[in-house]
Amino acid sequence: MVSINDVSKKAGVAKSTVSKVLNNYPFVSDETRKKVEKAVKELRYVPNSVAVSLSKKNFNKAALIIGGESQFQYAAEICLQYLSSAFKQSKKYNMDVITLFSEQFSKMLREDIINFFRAEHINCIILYGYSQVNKYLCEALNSDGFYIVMVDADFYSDRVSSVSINHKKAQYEVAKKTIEENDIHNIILYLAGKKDDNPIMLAKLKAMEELRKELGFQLIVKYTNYSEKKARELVLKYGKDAHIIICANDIMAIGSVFALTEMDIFRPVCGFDGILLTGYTQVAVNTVKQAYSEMSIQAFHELNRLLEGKLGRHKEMHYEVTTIRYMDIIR
Amino acid sequence: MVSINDVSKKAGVAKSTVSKVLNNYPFVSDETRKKVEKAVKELRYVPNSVAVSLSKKNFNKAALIIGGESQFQYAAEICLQYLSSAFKQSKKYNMDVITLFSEQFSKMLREDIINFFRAEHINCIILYGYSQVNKYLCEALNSDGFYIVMVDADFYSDRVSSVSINHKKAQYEVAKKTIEENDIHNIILYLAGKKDDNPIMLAKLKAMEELRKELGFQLIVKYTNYSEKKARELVLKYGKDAHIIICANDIMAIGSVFALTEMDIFRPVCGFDGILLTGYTQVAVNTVKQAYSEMSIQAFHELNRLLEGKLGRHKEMHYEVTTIRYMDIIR
DNA sequence: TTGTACGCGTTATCAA
DNA sequence: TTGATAACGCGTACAA
Repeated sequence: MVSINDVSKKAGVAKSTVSKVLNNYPFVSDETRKKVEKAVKELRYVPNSVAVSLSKKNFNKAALIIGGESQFQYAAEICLQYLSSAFKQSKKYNMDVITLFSEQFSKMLREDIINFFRAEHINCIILYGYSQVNKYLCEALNSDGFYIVMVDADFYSDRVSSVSINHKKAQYEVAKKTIEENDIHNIILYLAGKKDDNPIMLAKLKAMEELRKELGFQLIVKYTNYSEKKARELVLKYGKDAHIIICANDIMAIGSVFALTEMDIFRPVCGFDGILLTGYTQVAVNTVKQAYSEMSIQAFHELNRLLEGKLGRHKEMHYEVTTIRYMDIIR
Repeated sequence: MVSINDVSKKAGVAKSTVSKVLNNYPFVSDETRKKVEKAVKELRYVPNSVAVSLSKKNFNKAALIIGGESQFQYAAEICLQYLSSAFKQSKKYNMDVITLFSEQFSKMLREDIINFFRAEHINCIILYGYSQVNKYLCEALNSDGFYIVMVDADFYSDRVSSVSINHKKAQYEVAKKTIEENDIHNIILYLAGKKDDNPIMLAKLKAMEELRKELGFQLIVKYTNYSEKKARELVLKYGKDAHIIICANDIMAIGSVFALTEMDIFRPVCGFDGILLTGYTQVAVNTVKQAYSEMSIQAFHELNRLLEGKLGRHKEMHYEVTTIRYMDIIR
């Protein structure tokens, strides 16, 4: 391994001088700079990042935590978009990252979780899919001195930022579009997520409530735990009496479409998230397409703001109300 | 940050003694050991991995390279299984990893690629989906002194190991099962991958050829670049005249099923890989289920063998011929 | 059995 | 403008 010593020898200068050239210090003569650059090039020298970290006392390490059940088909697609962006950003910001899945914490207590992060020397967290993350993990994260960015949440404090779309607005728009595209809409079945105080779920519900007041239909709300199977069962049971089915995410929309197919009836269905899997229903489904890659990029940006000492904030991302069709998504 | 010095002070011993206790050296008295352990516990001391790496001159860094077009739905599922296992293993073996997608190298030349790895100080490579990786990348990897494990390939040399199932045997079995489940099978359409010298593709083709000799049907082979769209087109064109459609991977099987649905005819279809997406065709599809997580685990095992100085080898993994149904895969 | 001293590759301070 | 030297946190040969 070629080190800074080799370079300094070859260039005939002190290693501290080499370091200065490499780190763009001022007050280096053009002549020495050139000598050093030549040696660097010839030896193909690249600084050892481990030594740099130690010297700079730069021990930042971020955990990318994926919430929810990543092993399921629909989640994989979103995860991978989050992650592939995140990996690129981690290089850009020269930050060590490890990737974790929130399932791994499901059997751990608060204390265990804190110790785990301490043992890994993690001081930064990017939490993808906050609503899916378990309670103990959230507690642990809030307790200690982490810098946290939550993706798909809308909450901030001194050392916590968040990144998400405006769920309420998006839910309103995609539902309205779906309703307006169809004439009959006296009864609307809305498949919500888990019945708890999750702010995102509440925001979407509020959007539906506003829409109901505005357009005057009958709104039937059912909770599903974001389960495809549960959505399927609910549609088999209540789908016939509804004119439109609106779902809080795409996977429930998919379950709904297949249930309708099985019942041999048609109802317009709309989803939320914009995953490609929706195309495999072979039915055009309205949905809200989120820019997952860009959200991940933004998350790193926010993390670096926090590390620079700036206070946490919420960043709203753009989205697109669109329709997914099988023929558009295959290649 | 609490360092080894803090521990040594608190325990009233030299820091080298602390190090010895932590690294399980012999010849440490029970008394000092206990003193040290107490201090470690009270201070919640955890060794700084950066300093450890520097001190041990342990600069191993592995690149996990995902071949193929990861942004597509079907690939995401496989990728994520590979990766989630890999991340766990990387912690177990205490190895730094970065995750890359082979697309990123598509516009780089051999020299650029080598420089890239050098700049990242990467000396180990785990290559997922070798057949999908571009030529320049393979050349670059072979040229330099990397330790390489290829997942889903069957090739080894001194510093290269590989991990895969027996593709030929698996293709033979799943095809035979599908054929035997159905009476009429005079004409069989086989959708192969890309027409090149990819060994896996050839192995599968050979399996089909053997089966043809054994059972005596007419085998029509078409090449698809593993494209769902292309499979769809081929089935629209040739599907009517075939009695069974056998595909070299699941995504082509999916394209085939939807094409058949559109033509309003039924033909048994079998795939390969065992991805859940297949369930969304709403048709029971025979396929070969691969243990992606375990393959990733094995890959790390092989990598460590190489790092220990052992020679490369091929490791055959198990698989399962199975049927995927929608109701089994949803939750 | 324990402690001293040095090296790992780099950056930063300060004297020259 | 440059160079010597002390950190950074840890492991380890070698001396005690």
